[in-house]
Amino acid sequence: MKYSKATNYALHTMLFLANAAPHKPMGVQQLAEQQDVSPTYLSKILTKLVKAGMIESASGAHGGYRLKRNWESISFLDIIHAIEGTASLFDCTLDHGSECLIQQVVLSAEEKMEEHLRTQTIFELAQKLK
Amino acid sequence: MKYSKATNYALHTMLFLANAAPHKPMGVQQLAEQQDVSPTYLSKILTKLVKAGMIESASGAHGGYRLKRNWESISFLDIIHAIEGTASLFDCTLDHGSECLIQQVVLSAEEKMEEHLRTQTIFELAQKLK
DNA sequence: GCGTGATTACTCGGATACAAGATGTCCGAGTTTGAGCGG
DNA sequence: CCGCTCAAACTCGGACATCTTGTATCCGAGTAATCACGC
Repeated sequence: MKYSKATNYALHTMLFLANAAPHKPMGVQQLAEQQDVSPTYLSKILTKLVKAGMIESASGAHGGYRLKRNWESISFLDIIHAIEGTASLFDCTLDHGSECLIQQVVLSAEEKMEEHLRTQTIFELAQKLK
Repeated sequence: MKYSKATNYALHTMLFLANAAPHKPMGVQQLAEQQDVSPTYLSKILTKLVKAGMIESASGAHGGYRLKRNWESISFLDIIHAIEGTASLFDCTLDHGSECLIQQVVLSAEEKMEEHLRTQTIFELAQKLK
């Protein structure tokens, strides 16, 4: 079990955008270079963030991606969920009557992790880098 | 990102063994039937638990798997690590000088989850079922 | 009755097949900016 | 100097190609219990 590289790229891109000028869009090429990914692939990932309402894209010359207004409240969990989906880590495939105790244990552990990720924002991280 | 089915099978098998007579080995076929898996596949998974020292196998007629002496102290985390490996959830692939703040955040979240899984034992769960 | 060998019921491990998801590329289409050109 | 057109620089989205990993099966080999048989 591992987070995908896509999540890695998404988190780093958000941090880059947060450190850059907030209103000028930043081109995919520039973002891709910094992370050593192909621009088309990165664009595919960022599309998910657009659909989740965290960033917006500008077409045409001098286009690119920029943060949306409410970006300061975006948590790590929001970004991770946008890329990985919101399905839980564990599904008990076995049908022993009623509920599965094992599942309950694992899910409550997952909840602990999500709690922590919910409190961490890209905004705070960007402040530390300045 | 999801836990594999193998982890699912491993956890359930440990629970079955904990509820059964502790000294008589239980055959793979019986364990596999209860979970609707092929016996050979399950045996492959259980081999990992054997190598991790949690259970032991008995060859020959009336053979099978049984818990080892210290089984009462085995935590969920032990089992999960035996199957999934102990690698961390997140590796920052980017080499920005020194350490990656993003990685630190995700890893500390992971640590929260592991803390919880470390406190839960199969033994306690088996008690609840009796 | 008792040892000895064959049979049976298992696990073990490697090799292999299959499927799904993550990763990455290609290309055609749409969009905005800006430069060039003619009036 | 103004407005029009056209090219350039972008992003967008879908359709592929590739790679890795999880899932599962097959089969030959080894091992322990049990049964059968001959003495």
